[in-house]
Amino acid sequence: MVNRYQPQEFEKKWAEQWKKEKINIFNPDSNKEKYYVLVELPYTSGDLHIGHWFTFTHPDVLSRFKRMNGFNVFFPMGYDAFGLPAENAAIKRKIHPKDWTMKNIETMTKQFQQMGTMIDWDWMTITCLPEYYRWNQWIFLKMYEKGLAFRGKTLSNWCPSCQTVIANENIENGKCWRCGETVVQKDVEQWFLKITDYAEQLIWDDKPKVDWPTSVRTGQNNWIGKKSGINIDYPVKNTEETITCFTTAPVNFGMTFIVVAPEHDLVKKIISGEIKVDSKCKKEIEEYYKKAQEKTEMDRLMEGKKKTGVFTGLYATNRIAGWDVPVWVADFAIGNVGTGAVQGCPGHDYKDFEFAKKFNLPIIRVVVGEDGDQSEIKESRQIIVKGMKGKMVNSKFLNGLEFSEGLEKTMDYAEEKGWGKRVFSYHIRDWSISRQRYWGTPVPVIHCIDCGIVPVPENNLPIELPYEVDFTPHGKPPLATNEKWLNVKCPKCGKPAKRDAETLDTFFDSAWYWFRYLSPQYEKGPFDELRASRLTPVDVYFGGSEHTLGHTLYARFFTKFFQSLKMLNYDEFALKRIQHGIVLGPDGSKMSKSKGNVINPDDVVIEYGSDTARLYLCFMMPYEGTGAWSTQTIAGVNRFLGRIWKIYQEQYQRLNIKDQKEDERLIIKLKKTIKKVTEEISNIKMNTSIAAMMEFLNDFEKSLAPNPYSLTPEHAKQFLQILAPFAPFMTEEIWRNVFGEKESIHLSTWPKVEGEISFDPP
RNA sequence: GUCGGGGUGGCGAAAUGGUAUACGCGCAAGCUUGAGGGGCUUGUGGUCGCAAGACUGUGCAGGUUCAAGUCCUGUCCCCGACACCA
Repeated sequence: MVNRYQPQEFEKKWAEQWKKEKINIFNPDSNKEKYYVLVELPYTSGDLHIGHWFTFTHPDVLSRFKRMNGFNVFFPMGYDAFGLPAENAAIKRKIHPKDWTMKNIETMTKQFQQMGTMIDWDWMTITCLPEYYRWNQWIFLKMYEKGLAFRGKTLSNWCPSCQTVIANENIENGKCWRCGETVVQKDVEQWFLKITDYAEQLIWDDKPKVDWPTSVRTGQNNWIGKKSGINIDYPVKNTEETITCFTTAPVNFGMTFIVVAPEHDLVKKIISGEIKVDSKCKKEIEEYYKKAQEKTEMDRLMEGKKKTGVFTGLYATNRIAGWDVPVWVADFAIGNVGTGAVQGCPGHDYKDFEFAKKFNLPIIRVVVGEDGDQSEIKESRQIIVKGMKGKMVNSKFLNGLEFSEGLEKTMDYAEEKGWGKRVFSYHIRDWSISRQRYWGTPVPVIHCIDCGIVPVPENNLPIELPYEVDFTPHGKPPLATNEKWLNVKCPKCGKPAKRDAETLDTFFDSAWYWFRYLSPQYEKGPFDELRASRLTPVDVYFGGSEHTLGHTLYARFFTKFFQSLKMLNYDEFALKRIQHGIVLGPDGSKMSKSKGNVINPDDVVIEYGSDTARLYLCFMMPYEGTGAWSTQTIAGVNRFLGRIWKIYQEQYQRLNIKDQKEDERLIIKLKKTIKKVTEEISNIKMNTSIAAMMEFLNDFEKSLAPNPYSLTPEHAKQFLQILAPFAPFMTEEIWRNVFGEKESIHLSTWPKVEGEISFDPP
């Protein structure tokens, strides 16, 4: 009688035993080749859900596989522990954010350990502890020293619910990425990082030296938004003024007006009276300006694409085409996009067309080639000009050229004449890092009335976050409520001064954490540079696609900054990036408590055990995929493990039988399977690895009917080994208790298949 | 609108240009069992046929090739990101 597969009987036992045997201890000084597997550090929300298991299982399988292949695998773990949710939860439940966070870390760690990962928890790094954030402060000061951290007053994205500024990258559809509140514009003085200085370096070229998905590379490039174009100057008649318009496509022969944003200098000068305009126009402009000021950027968008605007009474000269155009103020032009002024070419641009239509401005469509042959127009959209006054010009200037060629020629011509200057424009803006909240890294500067901004001397770090503050939101930064902490002496002149009461964006924390993993207790710098030179870059970085424009971009920025400080000798921190999808609820929609479709890993472990959960998460879909949890498929995967269990219990408990002949075909099949699984795990295709093993099991079972010893124990052990990264508990149980091995299967050597496998088993 | 990724059985999904649908789920029939929502065996793209088999088949329309799910051109649809960006 063979006992059934009951993982609950041995999974706990092995977790304990592995701890005792220290099989998962990472040795940084090993002379084996390094392999660094990194997963984005989870936020300390407190509840570990099945998504975490999904995210971590594939990397764990890869790590175990690499270890069995002789690599010194570093698979560390940490927590992203600062941030608003902790503070909000604390306000709601009247617990201190620190206590809330530390308690969550404890629970989550316990749950994580059930997964049976090979993570060595001794390297755990927690971002809210002074030994970590002290180095945030150190990095900040270095950036300040290099002019990369600066204080600026600008119109910023403000979340009224979080009472803090947030970065562009963290706005989703005009809403705060964390709380979902509509973001408004507010003039705030705050700290920025000059990521724009690194814009060029952050652009991906066509054949990058690291293996990152195209979606990330093009996404980041679009976000950086480098565009080649020209700033063309338009002298405003009867004034000393010039309006400069940026354009990537100077269709000046179709240009019939100019629009300036309400924030444009020209508008300010008109209102101040510096530029004289018709009094009726002036009045309208003043009103329009006032209205625009009341609107947030979001309001402007919300009002849809309804074009509004007022005429200034001024005209500017379009020197390229040789005519004058009226100048309008309209809020579809945005102050900080381009030059804040748009040249209106309604025959070629849909927004310009709408505007021209509404205010009855002429619409000219430029055509190239013979007599306005429409078929020659390649670059522009078709626009209906029916019923509008307008015309088509067959541009002498562009005649006989491809449209894009003609635009190039226009730019050269304008530049030659001194009417414009070729420039590159970028979409990326400087990264706002100030947060008017409590639970974050204090900005290490002191504000002195006499000396201004004084950086905290390096040996005074860390500036510890005080425990006692009033962190309920009331418009004033919470840190400013602790007077004792706030008031200090100026390090320069010794007079009374105040600390900066803001904290750093948590994306700052996560922009370099994988370096800290290398030496979490290191005292001489943010990380041990010698160790970094040996153990980094990261070989594979696993994470979510939501970090394409935020986290991974910042992380690349910081890496390049460290390189500039000569702390590193490379500029891309991860050789490969893989982004996971989402495990949906059994009903096919996103898991949420309110829908009641949440799969709790603890329940799955009770029902099927960790191995089945791991195997299922690897088998259900590719890592990049998004799909629903299936209670039926997981049962099928459980059956697969049960069948293996049964065979090994039945066949290999009695090892004394000789005179049996191995099944040649099965051995070839085994070799093929080993080869396939080896390749598939290397490519992080866990679903097809498992499929290959299932195929083998089918053949194995069939072969047993005529020949109960179709595989020798040696070969049977090989199959167990290739299954081990997926099902670490069951394979260990069989390895040791059926085959009587003394050392863990996870420290055994991955079976090698030499040469070609010629024979095709039927 | 722009940019990225995709459309393959009832479902999740496989296929270095070379037998399309591996593997799993589901379903059907049979066996096992005191019983079974358990275990095992077989079958399972569609149409026609008792059958052997024939035809057809990877969103749609063309093309390249001895050979196309895969390469090329056009087109439709879905998902994701960005977006009054000039």
